[in-house]
Amino acid sequence: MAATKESAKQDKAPALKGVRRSLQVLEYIALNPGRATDVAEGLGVSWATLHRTLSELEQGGFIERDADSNRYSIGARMWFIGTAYLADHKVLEAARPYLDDAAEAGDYTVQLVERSGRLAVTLYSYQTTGEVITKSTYGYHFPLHCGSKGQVLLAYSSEQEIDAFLAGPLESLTPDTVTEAKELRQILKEIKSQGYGQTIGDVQHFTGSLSAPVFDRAQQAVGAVCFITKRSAFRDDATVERMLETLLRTAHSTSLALGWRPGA
Amino acid sequence: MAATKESAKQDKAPALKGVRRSLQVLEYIALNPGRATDVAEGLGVSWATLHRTLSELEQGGFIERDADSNRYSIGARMWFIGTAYLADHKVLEAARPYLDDAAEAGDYTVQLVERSGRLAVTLYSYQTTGEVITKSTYGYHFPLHCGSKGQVLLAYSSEQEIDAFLAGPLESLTPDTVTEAKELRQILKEIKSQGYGQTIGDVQHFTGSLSAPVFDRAQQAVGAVCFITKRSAFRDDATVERMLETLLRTAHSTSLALGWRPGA
DNA sequence: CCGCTTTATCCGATATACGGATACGCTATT
DNA sequence: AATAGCGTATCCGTATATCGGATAAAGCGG
Repeated sequence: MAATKESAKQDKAPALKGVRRSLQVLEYIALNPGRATDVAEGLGVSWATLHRTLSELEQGGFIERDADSNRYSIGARMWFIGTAYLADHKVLEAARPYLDDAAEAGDYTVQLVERSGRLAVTLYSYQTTGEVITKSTYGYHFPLHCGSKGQVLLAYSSEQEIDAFLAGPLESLTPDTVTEAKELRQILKEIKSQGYGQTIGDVQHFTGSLSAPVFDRAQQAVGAVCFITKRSAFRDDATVERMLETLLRTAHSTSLALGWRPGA
Repeated sequence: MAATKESAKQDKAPALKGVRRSLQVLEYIALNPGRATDVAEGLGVSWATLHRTLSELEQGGFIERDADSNRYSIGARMWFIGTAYLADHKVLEAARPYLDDAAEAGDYTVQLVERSGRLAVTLYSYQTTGEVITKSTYGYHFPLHCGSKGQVLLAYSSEQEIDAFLAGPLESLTPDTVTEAKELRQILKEIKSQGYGQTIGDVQHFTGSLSAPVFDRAQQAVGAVCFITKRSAFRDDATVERMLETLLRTAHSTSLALGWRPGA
């Protein structure tokens, strides 16, 4: 079946084809950096076309190619442009002071995440010494069904968004990752009823996390605060209790700062 | 003069026009978010064309538009893609442990920066409580002639890169910013001779910074470590001395970790 | 040394994006 | 309140820039 174009699911309107493709390429490379052929195959684009696109992107500094292996990866200019996103980010701005406080207070990694497509992306991450997260702070994002942060973001999405997400592929990061749609729905329900989420070992074997949603003026969940720490810490109820309290306070304060008021 | 095309300075080869434009638009918006017309004018692109581009970018989530003011800004998806740059960044990876140590040790903001075009972009920033940087950690970058970090990066560039940079416009961020090419060359020379840079109040009135270059295996300066603190701290020689020592050690260790060996 | 995979470049046909012109909507102004 | 003016949205014919098959070159492994 080589490269049949069953992948032509590009929304609706065929406009600005080149632009769309180039951005698809960028995202593809962000997710799996690699050789040109792989990208071409992965996206179902003819080689000649892709080659032109890559050349253009490279000479602009948007992607970089390793001279030896011919492997492509995201370039510095994309980082530069991307960071502009944070420069004026309301939620982050509102949350920062509380996040900083929380980070001071405890022995766990503090993150602020928001949803982008099928992923939970990290906007802020402060890890106390003892480094729990393996990958470089940023640049590592997880699907929504993995980890309490993703699940919280998902739980407070609309029904149809949840359906859409669960209809997609649900990968497994560890043996403990929940990949059953039905089971996930149950988890989401619990999250909404108790106001926070908790998972252990479903992203990395040796860590667990607690997450709580952040709301804006329009009662919309716009992000989540997440505390991550080593698995063993979850054995001690008192510790968990303390973390949870700080977590909820942090999320609550942030929501208030965003103009949210209690009462649905 | 409406929209004469005197701005057609797009490098050399007219290829993948649409793609190039769309990325120019992204970068333009990253630098100055704003209304569609401004972008069109700033880039010298016809309105209709730009409108199409913006629509495409927006519906892909690469830019966001504020419904009320119709102002555009960088979207979450760009942040997502951009962060992929850090995920596998050799210099950052090598530097991180030393940066963390340095951040623990002193009462100043620790940054790792590298050059991208005419700007010094921040890869890592750790600010101790007492927040000295005004803007959100990332998302705020400065031209190379401002601040010790930029100057250090520039100092260790090739002669022709320096020439090229100095030929461009040199804005002034504060009254203390040096914008005279001649004076800057002198500063660069000093930096190279003493191995580090220092500036006070040329980026923000109330802060100063010290920076030192990081080299890789090929004796190439690939970044700079920068310590930033409040202006008053620079009055005390002992403090500065201590900072400087830590700074040089941090940069040195990082260079070693990258395979650099003393001896030019 | 030779095949095989990956990368680079050509070139003509055609669909695609360009941009002038026109229409709409909103805010500021008198 | 009515109007002027600016910013935004959309239309459509034309020219041109882009597509992709094919071919050539370059690496890589056996």
